[in-house]
Amino acid sequence: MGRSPCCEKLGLKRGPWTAEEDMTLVAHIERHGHSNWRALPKQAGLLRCGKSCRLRWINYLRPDVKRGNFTGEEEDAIIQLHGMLGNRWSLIAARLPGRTDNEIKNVWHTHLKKRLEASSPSAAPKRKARKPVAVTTVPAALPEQPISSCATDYSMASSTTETTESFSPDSHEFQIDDSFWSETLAIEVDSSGRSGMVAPDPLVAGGANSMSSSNADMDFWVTLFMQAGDMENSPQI
DNA sequence: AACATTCACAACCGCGCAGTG
DNA sequence: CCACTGCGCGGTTGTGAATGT
Repeated sequence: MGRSPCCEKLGLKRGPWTAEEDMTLVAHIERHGHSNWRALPKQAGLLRCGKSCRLRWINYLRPDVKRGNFTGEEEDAIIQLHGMLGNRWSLIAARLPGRTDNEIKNVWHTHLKKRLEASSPSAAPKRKARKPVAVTTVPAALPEQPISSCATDYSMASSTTETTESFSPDSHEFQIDDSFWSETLAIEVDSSGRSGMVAPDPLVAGGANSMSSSNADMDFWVTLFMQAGDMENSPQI
C-alpha cells in the first residue's frame, strides 16, 4: 500500500522536544484542534513530522494525561487486563483514565513483566522507585513548566493525588478505592478521555474473529476479572 | 569520589487498517 | 474496485538518571 514516508526526512527535527516546541504545539492544538496531523506541523510552524506531533500530544501534552508513578491499583489493573487482552496497550489504556498506551507499555516492560516473571511474592525490585512522583494531571498549557523530555516530575499539583496509594511493589497490601474502580470500570472505551480518538474495540471491529465478543461482553469480562482480581489480592490484606 | 551498571522513560520506526477519491 | 493517504498501534531504541561497587 502506498505509505508515505513517515517524515520527509529533510530538515525535520528529531529527538527530545523543547519547551518552545511544546508550547507551540499546545497553543496550535488549542486554537485549531488536530484534525490533520500531517498538516499540523506546517501550520503550527514546527519542524517536526505529524507523527511526532501526535505522539507528543497524546503521550505528554494532553490536558488529561496523568503523570507520575502508577498506583498499585493501576499496576494491578494492567496485569489483569494484559492477561485478558494481551499487548493491546491502547485497549488497556482506554480503561485506565489518564494513562497512555505508551506509558503502560513502558511500565509493563520495565517492572510489571519482571514482577510476573519472577512471580514470587518476594520478587521485589532490587531498587526502590526512583522517582516518587505524585500522580498529577498536566495542564493543557504550561509554558513555565519544564515540559521537555525530562519532565517526568510534574510534582506541583498534589491536589489530584487522591488515590489511595498504600501499595508497595513487593507486598500486595494496597487498598482498593471503590469509587476509583466504579469510575474506572464504568468507563466505556469510546467515551474514555481520549478525545474521541479511540477506535472501536479492535477485538470486535478489527475482524479478529477469534474473539467475536461484543464490546459489552468485553466490558463484562473486564469487570468480572477485575473484581475477581481484587478479591484475590485483597484476602492477603 | 569515580566509574560501571541498571533502570525508566520519551521518542522513533514500521506495519496494518480505514477512509476517501 | 483500486490506489492512495493518513492515522493509530505495537515494538524497539536511545539517552539521561539513579544506584551499586
